[in-house]
Amino acid sequence: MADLPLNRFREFVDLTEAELAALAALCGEPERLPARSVLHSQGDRVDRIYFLVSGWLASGVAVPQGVQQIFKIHLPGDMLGVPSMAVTRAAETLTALTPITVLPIQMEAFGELFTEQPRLAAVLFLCVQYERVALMDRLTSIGRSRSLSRLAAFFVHIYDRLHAIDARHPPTLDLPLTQAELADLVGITAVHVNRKLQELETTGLIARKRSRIELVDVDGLRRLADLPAHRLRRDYGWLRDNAADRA
Amino acid sequence: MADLPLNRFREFVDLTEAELAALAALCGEPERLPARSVLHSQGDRVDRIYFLVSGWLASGVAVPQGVQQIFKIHLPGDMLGVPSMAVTRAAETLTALTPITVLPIQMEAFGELFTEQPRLAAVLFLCVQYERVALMDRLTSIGRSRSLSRLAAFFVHIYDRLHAIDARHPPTLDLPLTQAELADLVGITAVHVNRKLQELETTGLIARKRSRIELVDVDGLRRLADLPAHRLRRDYGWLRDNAADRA
DNA sequence: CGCTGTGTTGACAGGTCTCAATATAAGTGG
DNA sequence: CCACTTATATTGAGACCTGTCAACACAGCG
Repeated sequence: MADLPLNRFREFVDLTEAELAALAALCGEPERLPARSVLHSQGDRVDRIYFLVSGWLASGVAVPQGVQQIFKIHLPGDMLGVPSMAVTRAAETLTALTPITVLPIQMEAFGELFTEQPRLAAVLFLCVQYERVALMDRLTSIGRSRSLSRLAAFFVHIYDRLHAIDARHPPTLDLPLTQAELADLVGITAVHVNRKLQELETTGLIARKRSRIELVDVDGLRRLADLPAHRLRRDYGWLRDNAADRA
Repeated sequence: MADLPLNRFREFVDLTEAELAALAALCGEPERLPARSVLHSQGDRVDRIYFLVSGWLASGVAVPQGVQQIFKIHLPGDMLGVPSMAVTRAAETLTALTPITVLPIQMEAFGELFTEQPRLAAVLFLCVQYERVALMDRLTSIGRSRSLSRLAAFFVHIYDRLHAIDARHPPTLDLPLTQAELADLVGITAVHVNRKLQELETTGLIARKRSRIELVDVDGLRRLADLPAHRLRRDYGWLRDNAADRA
C-alpha cells in the first residue's frame, strides 16, 4: 500500500503515518479494468467510491444524439464518484479511457473517517473544494471563451496536473482521447475540434503525431487559455490546531 | 438564532439540537450590507466564510472586457466563500444583488467542527458534493445546449430552489439581475439575452413585466432546459452509524 | 482483404457576436 | 416636481464562429 499515489493529499498538507494508514485501510482490494469499461453510469444506485491508482478515466454525462459532456479527466491519485454521494442516483458516468486500477471504498468506511480521523476528513473536504474551483474554471473557459482558447486551456490544465504528479513530465501529452471526446470535453463539435487543432498546429503552439500532442509553446497556450492561476493553501492554522487537539 | 434558514442542511438529514447549536455557535454577529457591495473579490486573501441569512448574491469571476462568468446565484441558507478555503487567494468574487444579511464564520471555528461535530462535518461535506453536482449541471447546460435552453434551465433552477425554501413560492421570479448579468450567467451576450427572452415570451413559456418573470409553462421550460433531475439522498447509513458511535 | 472507427475536408446553414443607434426606465440634484 | 444624467432594455445590419451534413482518407484489426 506504500505505493499509493497520495500526492494529491500531500499537496494540501503533510499527513501523519496514522492518517496514511487510515486512508489505506479504507480501501478494498484493487480492481483492474480494461479501457472502455464503465465504473458506473449516471442513474445507477451506488454505494461506493473509488480511488484511482493507475490509468485515465473520464467523468461525464450523456446528452441526446450521442453527444456527451465530459466534466473531468481523472488521473492517478483522484477520488472517483464522490459527487454522487449526495444524490440517490449517480450524477455522472465514469468511463475508463485506458486500462485502470482502482481501489473501491465503501461509503460506510468513508463515514467512519469523520469520527476517527477528523483532520483527514478536513483535508478531504478541502480536496473537494479544490475540485469545485477546477469546475468553476472549466465553466469560465466554456462559458466565456472561444473554442481555440478552450482547447488550449484543456491542454495546459492536463499538463499542469501531470507535472504536479511528476515534476519531470515533459510537455508532451499522450491523450487516450478521440477528437470526438475532446469535443465533448470543451463543448464543441468533433469536426470543429479537428479544425482548431490544425489551427493550433499551424500557429506553432502544438505539434501532433498520432494521438501524441506536444506543447511546443506552453506559455503561448497558457496566454491563449487565460486561466486563473490558483495556488493551493498549505497554511491551515485551523488544521494544525485540530491535530494539536488530538495529540 | 432560531430563525436561521437551515433548510439547506435539513434537506440532507435531520440535525440534532446539539448540532444546530454548534452551527449557530460558529457564526459571528450578523452583518448587513447594501446591494452591489462586495463580500470579497477574486484574488483577495480571506480568512472567513459566510452564511447567507437573507438576500441574493452572485458568485463569479471577471474576465476581460467587462464581461464576467457568474457561477452561482446564492439564496438564503447558502454558505458563501467555501470553495476559496482551499486556495491562497479567493477564487470568486461575491457581489450582493440585493441588500443582504450574512453571518461570518472564522475558518478556525469551522475547523473545530471536524473534531467536535463529525456528523455535522459529514453533512457539510455532502452539501459541497451537491454544489459540485449543481456545477456539473451548469457545465452541461452551457457546454451542450443552445442559449434558449440555458435561459430556461436557469429559470427552472432558481424556481426549484425557491420552491425548496418555501413550498408555496409562486412560479414567479423577481430577479434582481440585469440582462447583462443574465448573460454572464449563461455565457452569452446581453443583446442575445434580450432576443431570447422575447422568444421565450412569444412562445408563451414566460411572461415579463419589469424585472418580474412569470414562468407561465414550467413543464415546457423544464423540457426545454432538459436538466437531469437529481434527488438528494437521505438514507445515509453511514451517517446514522456515526451518530450512534457518539451517542 | 474488407471491416470499422477515427481523422480530414468542403459547402452551406444557423447561431451568436459586434457595433452601432434608439427607447425606456431609474436615479440624482436642483 | 422637473430637468438632467445614467443605467438598462430594445432594435437592426452585418460579420464571425460554430454546427450540420456528407464525402473521403487513413489506420487498426479481424
